[in-house]
Amino acid sequence: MARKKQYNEAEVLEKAMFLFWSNGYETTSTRMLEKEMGINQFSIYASFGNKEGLFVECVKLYKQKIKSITDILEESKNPITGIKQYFYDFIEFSGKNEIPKGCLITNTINEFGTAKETVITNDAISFTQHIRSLFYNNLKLDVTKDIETLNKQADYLIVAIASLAVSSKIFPKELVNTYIEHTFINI
Amino acid sequence: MARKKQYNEAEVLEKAMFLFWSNGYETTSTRMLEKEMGINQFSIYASFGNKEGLFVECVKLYKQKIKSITDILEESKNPITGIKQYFYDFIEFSGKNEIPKGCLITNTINEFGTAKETVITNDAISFTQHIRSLFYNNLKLDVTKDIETLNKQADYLIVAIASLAVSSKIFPKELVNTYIEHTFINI
DNA sequence: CCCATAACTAAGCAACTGATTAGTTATAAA
DNA sequence: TTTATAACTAATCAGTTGCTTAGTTATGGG
Repeated sequence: MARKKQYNEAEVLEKAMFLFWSNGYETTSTRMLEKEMGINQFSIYASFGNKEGLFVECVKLYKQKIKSITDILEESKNPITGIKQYFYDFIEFSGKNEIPKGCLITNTINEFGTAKETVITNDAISFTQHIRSLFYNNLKLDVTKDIETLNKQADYLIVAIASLAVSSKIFPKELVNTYIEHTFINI
Repeated sequence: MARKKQYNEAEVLEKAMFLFWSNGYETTSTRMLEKEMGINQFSIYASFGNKEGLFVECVKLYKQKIKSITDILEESKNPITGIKQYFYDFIEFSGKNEIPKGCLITNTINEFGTAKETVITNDAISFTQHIRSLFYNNLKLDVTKDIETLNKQADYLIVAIASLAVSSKIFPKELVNTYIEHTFINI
């Protein structure tokens, strides 16, 4: 009946995701997206509605990508070392093959702030809570810990990783490694 | 000979600083600055050259403001607790009487990234190094520590505070406190 | 009082933003 | 082949950005 799409939505979405991840939401203009995705603005709006809609899809894709790392954590039977591995894997993931970009989720929370409540930030915050629960469950593998300790340590670790996610892009790798090693001394 | 300035440069600069601190560099438009500073754009450009020039002056003012906290750290004869106090004072300072704004310096490094080298980021990074040296000197008050330990701990603490400076604005106060308490368990 | 001079106001500049439009082209069912 | 329809292109929308300019107003030494 009609013409076929000349582009693959999944492909162009991935390109958009990397652009948002590198530059943040506001800094990434629709013209930059056009160029990077290799399609006309009209096509972007036809496929994703608007800039925010495109970004929401990018965050979904990001979560999928990071799932391989969280899966390892979820399946780990090794308390603490599982979380430590997550820290290292995450840092590796955040700067793969290029300049560290931090974490798309925490970058976003940081860019918008918590005051400005949007679909984007609410989604991002709930993802952070999800990671915290994975930490909690991993820590619980050590049956000698009471609930209060588990909560305190989970709180500590989620602040540590969320903070590091943002700051890892501005510090050299050795410094980040020193930080991670020290973080797990007393857990 | 000529007309007198109708505004006080120090006063309007302080207002600009709070605006940049709350919103970041890019998000703060010259129209917002006009409104907040209560003067015409022409006057802003007459006094500070351009937007970047104004921002540089704001960062200078910020450093002056934060000096009262770093002074306490510098004068402290108490290893570790002096630094811990700095953490708490800094968090207090970053969210005084209002929504936490983080740290103007680390916010800036974060917004611009390290790749984009400007007067602003270089200045900000050297300030971070300055704080690290204050940490180092405080840790050194404990004469039993060797140089390697001092460096590792100073590295750990500078990443911790720089990270926390950014993330403190997105986490509730109790969580931040939990993080700080845990940070100093093994120092 | 006069007037050179600097401080002011408001309008405007080109470049960019997210988003839309009118017009053209390719596709596949009839 | 015809034709309805969706996918495409490029121009354009109004609004905003950092910054400048032309024109007006206040000041204080002569």
